[in-house]
Amino acid sequence: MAAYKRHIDTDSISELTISRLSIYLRCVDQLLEAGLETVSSQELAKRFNLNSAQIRKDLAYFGEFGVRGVGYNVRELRQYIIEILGLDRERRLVIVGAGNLGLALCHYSGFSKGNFLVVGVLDSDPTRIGDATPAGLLVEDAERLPEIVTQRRVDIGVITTTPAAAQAVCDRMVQAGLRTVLNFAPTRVRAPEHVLAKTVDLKVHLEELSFFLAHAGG
Amino acid sequence: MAAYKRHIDTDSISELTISRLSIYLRCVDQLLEAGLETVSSQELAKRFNLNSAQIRKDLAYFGEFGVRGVGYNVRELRQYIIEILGLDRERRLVIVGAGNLGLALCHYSGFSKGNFLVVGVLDSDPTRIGDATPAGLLVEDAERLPEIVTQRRVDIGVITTTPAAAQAVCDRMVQAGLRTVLNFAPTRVRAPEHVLAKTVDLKVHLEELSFFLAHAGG
DNA sequence: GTTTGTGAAGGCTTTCACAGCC
DNA sequence: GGCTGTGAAAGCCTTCACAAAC
Repeated sequence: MAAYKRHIDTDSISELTISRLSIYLRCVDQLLEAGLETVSSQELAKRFNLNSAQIRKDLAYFGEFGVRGVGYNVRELRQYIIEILGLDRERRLVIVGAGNLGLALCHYSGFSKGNFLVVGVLDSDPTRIGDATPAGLLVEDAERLPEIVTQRRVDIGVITTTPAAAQAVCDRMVQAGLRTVLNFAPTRVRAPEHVLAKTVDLKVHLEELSFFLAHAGG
Repeated sequence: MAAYKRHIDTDSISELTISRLSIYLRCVDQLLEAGLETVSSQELAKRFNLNSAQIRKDLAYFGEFGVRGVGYNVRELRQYIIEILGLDRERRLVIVGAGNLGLALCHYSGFSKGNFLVVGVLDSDPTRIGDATPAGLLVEDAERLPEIVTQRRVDIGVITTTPAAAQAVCDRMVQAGLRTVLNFAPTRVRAPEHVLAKTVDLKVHLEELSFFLAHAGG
């Protein structure tokens, strides 16, 4: 019988498991579109180039969602993953840094669909404040971060400033009460232990490909 | 004495090491700006929240760049990392998928500075072909991928299409002779063994933060 | 018969700790 | 004195393989 685990101890679960749950969600979405009702871990693995034992283990941290001899109900599994990841509630983002990347993300569907919602785009450059973003928001003064976080009930801060400004922006986000920060500036940012700050450096992936081109047989 | 290793066996070096080299490059850039001449692995670690033994080990795969009792020369170290990652040569990109993300990336500085150069933005949607991109390129017909790859000596293919189209685009990139592919569509793509195809799903990071918000004490 | 959930094994990565060198 | 480069140890993650369940 399918059942959630009583309690989820976040510390005992690897970040790798969490990021794979996101991947599984994409896979399950595709299976749903294809009209499948049930799927075994083995079939999921074969279709999407994954490991079946790992799928089972990742899911088992959170409950018993499968039926032995049968597999997983696709629609149910999707709902379980959504609840585990907390994607059943709205998550409100504020983007600080209205440069190329910031403006792009604010109307990138990944950031503004499926319960993620951009509720503010801020910048400290006076020449940018007041500009209309492609998504129909106006760029606001970064000084107003604290009030905006409170009034618009922001959950996640997104940093798309220069690397030089990133740490100060992160500090002010923490100060304003945000507990999660996603940093796209190419520099590490530090945050107190109760805050989760992740850095995503898009250039790292390009540089990995460059390494491959430079050294793998040609 | 600083010296490169004779031969780099790509298979024996972890992808994690390579991506950390990119991180080290960002750190070293900051140290250079700050005017430091020499840095020890310990100081690097302290400043940027890294592990000093790991830094030494990562670098040691590629040669002996440090001086015992002193540390690393910052300017030299930067140059070594650049050469290891193959960033001393121009890398030409073609972006397929002229939607929000594709257009954003083509004028995102991370993708168009420091020897990376976007030489084409393609789409299969006739209503988009001929549009001007923010970077001054025109959107071209995705059918022309093979000739563009050859004529403009493209090194890296970037996929910013819908997930449904991603695999077909990847296949055509491989067919056209590309050996490295960076996929931003939220779906796995498969490629032959001699091709390195990396998928970067930006939403995964948001969903990780959502998990943290849902389960870490609040 | 099939497939899940899971202990045990194997493999990989990080960290420690120190010899060797400056 | 200090720091690098590196074998050994510790820790973590993945994969195997099978009992339990359907």
